[in-house]
Amino acid sequence: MGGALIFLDLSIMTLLQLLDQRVCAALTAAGASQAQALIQPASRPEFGDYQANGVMAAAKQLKMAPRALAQQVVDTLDLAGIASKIDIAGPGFINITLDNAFLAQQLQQAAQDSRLAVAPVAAPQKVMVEYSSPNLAKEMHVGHLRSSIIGDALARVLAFLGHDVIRANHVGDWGTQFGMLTAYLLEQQSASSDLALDDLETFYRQAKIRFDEDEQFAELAREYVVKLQSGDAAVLALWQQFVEISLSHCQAVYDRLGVSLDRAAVRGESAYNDDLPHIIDDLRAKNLLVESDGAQVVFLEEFKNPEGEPQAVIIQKKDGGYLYATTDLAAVRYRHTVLNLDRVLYVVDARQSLHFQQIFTIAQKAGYSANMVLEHIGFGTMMGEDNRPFKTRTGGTVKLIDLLNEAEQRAFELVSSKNPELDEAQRRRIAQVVGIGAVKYADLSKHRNSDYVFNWNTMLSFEGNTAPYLQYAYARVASLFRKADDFDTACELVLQEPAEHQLAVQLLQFADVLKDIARDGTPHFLCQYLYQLATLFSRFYEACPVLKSEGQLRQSRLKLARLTADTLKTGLGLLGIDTLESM
RNA sequence: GCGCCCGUAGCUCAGCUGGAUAGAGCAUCGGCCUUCUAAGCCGAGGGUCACAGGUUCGACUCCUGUCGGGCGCGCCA
Repeated sequence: MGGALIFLDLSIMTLLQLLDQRVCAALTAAGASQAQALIQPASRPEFGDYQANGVMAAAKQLKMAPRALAQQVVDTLDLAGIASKIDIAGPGFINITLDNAFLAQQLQQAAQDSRLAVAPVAAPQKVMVEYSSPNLAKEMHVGHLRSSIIGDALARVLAFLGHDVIRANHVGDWGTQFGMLTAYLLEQQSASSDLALDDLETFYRQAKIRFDEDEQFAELAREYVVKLQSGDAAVLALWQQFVEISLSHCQAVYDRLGVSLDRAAVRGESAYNDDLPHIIDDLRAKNLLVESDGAQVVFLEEFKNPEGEPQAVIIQKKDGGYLYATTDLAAVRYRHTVLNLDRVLYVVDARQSLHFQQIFTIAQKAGYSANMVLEHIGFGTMMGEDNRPFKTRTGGTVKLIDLLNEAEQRAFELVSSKNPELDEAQRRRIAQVVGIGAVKYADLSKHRNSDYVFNWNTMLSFEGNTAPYLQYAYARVASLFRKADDFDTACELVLQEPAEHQLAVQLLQFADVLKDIARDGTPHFLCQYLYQLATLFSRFYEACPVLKSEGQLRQSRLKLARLTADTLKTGLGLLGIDTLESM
């Protein structure tokens, strides 16, 4: 019995893993060694906390009556000190109710652990998350929002789980438009209008106008493209200057948004320039590259073009120029051979799905990725309330910074109407956290695959599955600790009421949720989890007096509150969303 | 033409390698504030899971087909 505690330690395995291990052992003992336990949280409260669904399939394999096998499994199932009740139900479900003393013991550990008893992964991976990746020629717009937010949440979750995470901002800092922009920059500087780059959008538009209306300027622009590519020092300096300014615009947006990208994460397309000719040579040497209509292409049998023939992926244009397929291949090779990554997540619009399938296929054939796992984490389009892609009223693209300003302004008006007695600075601070949180949470709480409808009123509501609701829930819990000056963090936990039991189980499921997110790249699991946690806390809070209780019960309930607050704060933090101690 | 994604309550969305009576929120209706933040909680109504077949103990989930919507498919990224 002495070693039993070690195996009950959730800082080594998660709740699900623990139950899975035990049920699998019992299945093996019953003669079904190949069977899966198929443990999952109970689908209904009356079924307990967890259910094992694996018996039915196992019984079929063994040609046994499912309930008879279930009985055998239950007879040998060792959940001593873990479960208080094990039932067989329906055709052969095994329902498990966790023991309150066990739950209390596990929560005790979580309470003493800054990681909330989430065990670091046994085998940490070197994982790159490529996200945001704006084009530096223009200012960031709403099209960059989803990638930035989803990618950041995934990077945070993976890092929290103990992986070695490398954030990659694969910015568009190369291409023909930079010839035009640098030419225009020089023209502006010689005209000494040094404010020109304050507004990149306007700058780009005006450069384009010059390009279209003035053949001499257009000629200069084309000349600059060539000079850029040939490494002309003067033009490169101008280009560098432009890139710096554009990046500082991006950084301002990241800081406002709370996206954990910085200059260290930036490795733009230009970084792969020198390698592109080598990619061409290498693909040719490997007999993957052929010439077609003057261009260098890789034909892939795996994909068909509209004529039903193998799809051609152009690696080099007939004018000798390279495409983003070339750059992406160079990046794959770099990430494998130089960075030696285990896994790369590309958080990029779902419409680029075919592109990535092609890149991954070519990379595999060329030996650029080897065992490195490449995953396209696609996401749908952000829609306006008319169910069309999100645009301004006049049909233009919405600048990201303008969207964030509006979010904070709307949140400020909301907070001011609900809480007029607070001074303006406080209301501004709350509005900042709530406004930005609302925008991010609205995005993260939907499955990334689907297009989602952007709606100010829904996301800023304090009701339902929203950031404001969760932030408020956190503030409510936090308020308890301003009033309870006697909270003893070393106190014992006692779980009596059903609401306490439910809350305890939910708290202990945190690690399993994070694991699922890391596997599937789906931050909305965390949103669902946190919303459920907040709901269960509210029920607990209604049913179980905290400050009005006395002695050990009061201390125990404060501790549950503490754990809830810490989990909410940590969870929201992993989504890149801030909390406030009071609102 | 081919490929990818999608179709679940009036609306916005979940539904985890197939599992029990398909779940939330909003909206609607009805309760609960001399009691720890009512920015809350509890309850009710609301569904042929686009449609038709198939696989099996069991299908929203897997397979085939149909309809409807979005996106992509050689020199932009």
